[in-house]
Amino acid sequence: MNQSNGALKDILRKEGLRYTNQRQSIWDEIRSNHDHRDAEDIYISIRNNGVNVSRATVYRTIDVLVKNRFVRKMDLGEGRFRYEPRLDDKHHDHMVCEETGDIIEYFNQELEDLQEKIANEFGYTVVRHVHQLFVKPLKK
Amino acid sequence: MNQSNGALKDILRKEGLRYTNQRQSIWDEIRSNHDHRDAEDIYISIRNNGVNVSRATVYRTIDVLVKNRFVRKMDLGEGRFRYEPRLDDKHHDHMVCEETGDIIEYFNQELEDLQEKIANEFGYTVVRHVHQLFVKPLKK
DNA sequence: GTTGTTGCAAATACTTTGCAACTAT
DNA sequence: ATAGTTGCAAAGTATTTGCAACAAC
Repeated sequence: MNQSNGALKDILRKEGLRYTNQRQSIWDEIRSNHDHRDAEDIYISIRNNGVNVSRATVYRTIDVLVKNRFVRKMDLGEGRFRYEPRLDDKHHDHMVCEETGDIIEYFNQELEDLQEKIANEFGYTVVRHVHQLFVKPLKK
Repeated sequence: MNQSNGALKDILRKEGLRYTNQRQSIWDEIRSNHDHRDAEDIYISIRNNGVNVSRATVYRTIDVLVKNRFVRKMDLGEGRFRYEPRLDDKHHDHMVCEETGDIIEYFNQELEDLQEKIANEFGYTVVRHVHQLFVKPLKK
């Protein structure tokens, strides 16, 4: 239950960091929707809510949230990172529609198992993986 | 056989571009080894060979090579791109050992099929994909 | 009161671009 | 001759960092 409101204070304490309005606002903003937004989007949204933060603080706070698994940082090859809240912390990968930009989340156990099997064949075990499908709609 | 020497002239002609020493040197350098190097590595190697090129020309030429499938551009989440020659143009994905930095190439048809199946389930077909395994050695 | 945090602006890292000099055709 | 190419330096983009003012404890 790392996503409850009070939990932010817990990780800050654990990290020896102070609880501040900026940190709460940033986590609140990221939590507030499940989109896959970049740092600038998040920064702008917070400011539009009338809260004053700087980009520097957004980046610094996101680092803490990522480290503590409150937020997932992803790289879709766009030259910047996107972030999503890990509200239930269920692993999933992403499918990006190249026509609409829609991002679909999926999870497939068979795929997870197959990845491990492939790594094993080369004498390794998987620590983490990146799996992204860039897709287009099937014609009906 | 897009990798033969003369083929560079062909794609340049096709693109309406001129054949220059710089372009040849850059393609030669990338072709010369199968490493997964970044633009700076490639630039430095060419200069160490005594050929004068600029970074700008390296980047501009790589774009043409990528567009014409002579070179594959990949993003391992390091904040810069790496490039590899597509000498036989066989598709493969990459496994990166987090302990040694080694990059292993692999191909698994089952994985390819499974990806398409997953996309189909959501009403899509796969245009391209990114699959990267970050691994560590299995204990013996 | 002390120590960590913030915002700003400057720095960084990689890549792209404008432009005048240069070169392939 | 002329139109494309090059190298340089400046600009661009996303992110990080130094530091003085400020806020949490």
